[in-house]
Amino acid sequence: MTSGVTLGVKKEVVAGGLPTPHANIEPIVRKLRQWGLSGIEPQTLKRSVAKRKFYEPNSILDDEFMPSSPRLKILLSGWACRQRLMTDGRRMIFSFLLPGDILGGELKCGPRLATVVALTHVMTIDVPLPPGPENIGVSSELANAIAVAKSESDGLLHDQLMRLGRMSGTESMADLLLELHRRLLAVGLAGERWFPLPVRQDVLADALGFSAVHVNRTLQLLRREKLIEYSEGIVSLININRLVCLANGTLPEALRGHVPFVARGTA
Amino acid sequence: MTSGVTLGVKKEVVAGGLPTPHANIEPIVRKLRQWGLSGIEPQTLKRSVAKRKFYEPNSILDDEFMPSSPRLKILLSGWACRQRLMTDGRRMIFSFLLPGDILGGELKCGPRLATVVALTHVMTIDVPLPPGPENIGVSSELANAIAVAKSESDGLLHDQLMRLGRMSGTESMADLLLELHRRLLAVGLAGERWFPLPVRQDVLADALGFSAVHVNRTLQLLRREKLIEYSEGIVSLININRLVCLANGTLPEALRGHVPFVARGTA
DNA sequence: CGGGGGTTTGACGAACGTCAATCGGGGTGG
DNA sequence: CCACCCCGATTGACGTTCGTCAAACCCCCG
Repeated sequence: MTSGVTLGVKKEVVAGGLPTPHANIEPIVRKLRQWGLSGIEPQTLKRSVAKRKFYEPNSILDDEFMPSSPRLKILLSGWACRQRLMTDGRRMIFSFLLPGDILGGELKCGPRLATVVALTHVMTIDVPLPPGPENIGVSSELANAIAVAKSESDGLLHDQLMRLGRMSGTESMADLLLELHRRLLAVGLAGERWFPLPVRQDVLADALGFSAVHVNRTLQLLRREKLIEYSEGIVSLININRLVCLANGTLPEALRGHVPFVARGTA
Repeated sequence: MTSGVTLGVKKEVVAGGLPTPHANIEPIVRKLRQWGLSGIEPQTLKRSVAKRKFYEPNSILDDEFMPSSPRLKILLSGWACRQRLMTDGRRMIFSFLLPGDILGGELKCGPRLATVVALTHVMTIDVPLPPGPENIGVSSELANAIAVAKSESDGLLHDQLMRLGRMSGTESMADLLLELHRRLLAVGLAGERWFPLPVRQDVLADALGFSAVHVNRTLQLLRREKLIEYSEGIVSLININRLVCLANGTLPEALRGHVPFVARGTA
């Protein structure tokens, strides 16, 4: 733990009944300002932050169905995910939701829905949108920001499809780690060469389409190859260049699991 | 071939230089009318249909970058797909685009883009949207229709993620076939128990994350189990109930590939 | 000292990819 | 009409990847 970032660490518990603000939210608020909330919502935002909500790990964030006043739910701290369960218990994580991400726009229709679930302790705010006609048009700057965010989210979904459909296990893992690093770096929650990974390996498994055991082996392969380090919930990217090549499928040498026999001890 | 539907059949060729309208577009136009084009664009739609465009298989449908006038591109006949290529040639098909689907809203940013490619001969129309401020607000009915279509498309993407991430090969195949049947049935291009499948098996492979060989074996497993029939580009759903159960992961018996030894001849 | 949750490891089998040969139908030139 | 060819579907053989089961391990905590 190298900085003040304590995002989702285990000891980060609700104090008694009043949860402690468990993260540095300044970078996120700054990101929101950049969006277009600047010219339109100066202290509305501050008031929203004052009324922020807290969620326990594994709690569902879909608590309001189409509220009367148009509003924007934003993840301020902690990790969440969009997921769906199959009847036999299998879980698929569609995407990770990181601080600064927008939580709106879920489709909650019928049995083929997507649920937003907290993976760590989570803090959110509700920013009421100006009551324009059809909730758009008043602050076109903001509407544009929402559209951009939505489009980025779509791009991430497509990246996820590439991983699941056409990448090998190591490639998928490398790509996902790079995505998380990039997104966390963008909101000031990661360093140039490391980022916090506050989820268990079976959560990564449900995001990558692996089994938990295979997540473990894949991570160890990346460690053995000196591409990453991983301990205490912190991932260090030792060789980002090779990681990027690996994720692109353009690595000269193929990484081999199951080291045949030798190369285990001093030899 | 039991009806007038000739969607994407091989003999369906461009005549000389003037392509022949190669499908019955009435159901699609009717679907468009239901959307809200009824109250707003009575003969604008007809004029658009008159100026319809044709594309060869494997041609790219992304021919205009953010046109000045807001417009809606709609697939009238034929199959297309959204896809992305990796540098080494691997292809992933994100989604199939069937008659009646909207082609807009692609993200064409940087290297992580999605391309729309024709899989068969394709016919499209461009419906100019009323020039409202920010291209919305004028026909909120139509804007709503677009939003609904977008949300359905998102749901399909999530179904695709379930297939790739958490379903077995047979489950994925059954689920995809059911999705295609349902969507084609909705626009009148399929029967209650059959639908046209005018793509090669390697195209299915790129959509399911399989190899072409494995697509073949999976299809044969479904045929051997008397769940479907498949020939001449037509899929017949013999036992829809069991197919649905299979896609849900709630099948009592597990389908076995690689029939051990017996059960090949008369026994 | 015991216990529980999460990680790591090993062993084994099933699912899936790759390579390569074969088949089958439609088109084409002789 | 027939030999030839090309493309796509099919099949077999074989190796790799990945899931499953189960045990060991590790750390923190009571």
